[in-house]
Amino acid sequence: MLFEKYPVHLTNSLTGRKERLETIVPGHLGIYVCGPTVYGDVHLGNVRTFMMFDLITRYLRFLQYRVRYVRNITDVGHLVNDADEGEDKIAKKARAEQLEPMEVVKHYTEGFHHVMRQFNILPPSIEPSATGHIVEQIEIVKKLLENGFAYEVNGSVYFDVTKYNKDHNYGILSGRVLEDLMESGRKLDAQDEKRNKVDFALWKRASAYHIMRWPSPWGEGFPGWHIECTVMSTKYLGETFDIHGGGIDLKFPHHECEIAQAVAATGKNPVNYWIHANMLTVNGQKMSKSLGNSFLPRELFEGSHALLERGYGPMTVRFFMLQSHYSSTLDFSNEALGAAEKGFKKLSNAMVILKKLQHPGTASPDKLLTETLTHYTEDLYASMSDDFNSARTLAVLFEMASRINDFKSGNVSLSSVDADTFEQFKLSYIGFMEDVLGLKEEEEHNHDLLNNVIGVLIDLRKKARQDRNFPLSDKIRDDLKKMGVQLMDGKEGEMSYTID
RNA sequence: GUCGGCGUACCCAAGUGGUCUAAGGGGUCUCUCUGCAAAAGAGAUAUUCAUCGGUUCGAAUCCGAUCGCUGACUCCA
Repeated sequence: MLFEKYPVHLTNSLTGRKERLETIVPGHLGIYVCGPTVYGDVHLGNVRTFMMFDLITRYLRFLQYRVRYVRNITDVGHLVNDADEGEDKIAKKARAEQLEPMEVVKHYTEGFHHVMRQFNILPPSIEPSATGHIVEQIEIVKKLLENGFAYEVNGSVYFDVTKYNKDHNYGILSGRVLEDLMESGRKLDAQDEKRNKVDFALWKRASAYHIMRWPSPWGEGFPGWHIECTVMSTKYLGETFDIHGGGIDLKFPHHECEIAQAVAATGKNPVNYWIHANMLTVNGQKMSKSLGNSFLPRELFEGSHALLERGYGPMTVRFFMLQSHYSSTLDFSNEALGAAEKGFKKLSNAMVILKKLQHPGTASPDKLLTETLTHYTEDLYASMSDDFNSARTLAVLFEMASRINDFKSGNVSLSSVDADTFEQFKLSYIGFMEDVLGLKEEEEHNHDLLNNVIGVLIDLRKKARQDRNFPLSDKIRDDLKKMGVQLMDGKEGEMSYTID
């Protein structure tokens, strides 16, 4: 198995160390990632997180792990800020737009899926929704009450953090110290039902105007913010599972609370490895809806956002994001996107060339070149197995692309390596590009009609060149270039072209 | 205030104790190929890793201080 040959080492947020990945069931791997809240469009920052976990699961599968990837849809439950006390986001949006809550949920869920497809982010194995697991959520709240880690007040149930912290460590993930949390920040106001301000809601009583509501042993209400992830992760992956991921901004309080709930309910540590993806920033500041600096994917493709000089394709953006490590912040800029576009094109062109290259069969192998080509494969695995270092992986692919171009131009003959070495090289390049990094050719305007029309122009130009009518041949090339079609003359008079 | 992260060439960015006289991409410059372009190839572009001290035989990498930026603590990917 490949995962034995190339063991993965990953940075575990729980310990702060890079650790060797050992799964609970050999060869199988369970991973849970906090999904989107579907009350609005996903922006590019959200996309980054899902793309990074797409990268991670793609690679784990490439290593032949049997992966169960669970990513939820949050369609209820996140409380908004104090000004909108107790009203949940879905319900609020629904009233504002005069829609049924589930109508809002469906609309934005479909939008989310559409965006995921555009970026070539594969769907998870299971995509459970919070509203589909109300029963399980009620069950775990009951369990927490039984175990004495929760208390009921006026139809709402809260988690007793102070009590939990007596025998456990609330702060194990985030490094928070309970005493500090108790002292700082907002004071408990008079009408607050919580015993301590650090306590969090497991179940909230629905007020009269609240649309999304379910019956429970404590009256009509809706689940608290953190409980859905605890329920859905453990339901599908077990009480202890391998990897839990999410954006770094969820580390506290969300993930910390998940751990507390799970430990309090089952007595078991729920997750072996925590992975947190870092933020996408704009001019050094976190991209977020509330800061008003977020781009929608559509605005990015169209270049219709004020901060964008022009549009960029989804694969360019994917390449751009893969060029930095998931644990680093990534700053968005037009300049970086432009550079990414060119870099991606280089890799993409090399892949097109490579797919067409045929080994002649016979060879007089060059020892050094053979070693070099063989080593690339090792480098690719080593890079990805080292904490999913896609930036390093891309660096290797760029070197491979240079070799591919050498073969194409004839600088280096294909017969200087034997057929097996070349096939391995080919498989590695294509495998890591397409299967691991998820980079495919940018959606070309591959209309037969367009291609045929260009073909006619190419024939005309060829004739003009044969007649040494260069003004005409250059005019054809320049005019096409203005429309985004770049013609390239080959050595033997063969033609190729790219369409922007 | 409490708990974190980051600072590497003109830009993006990997590297976190010796293989670093620091990968890769973009840019710029020179050359090759070419009718000319484009693409591709060859070479050049950081004696240096925010600053200052310290540990070490050895530091971009560890420790301390300083400066700058930034995240969480409130909904957030």
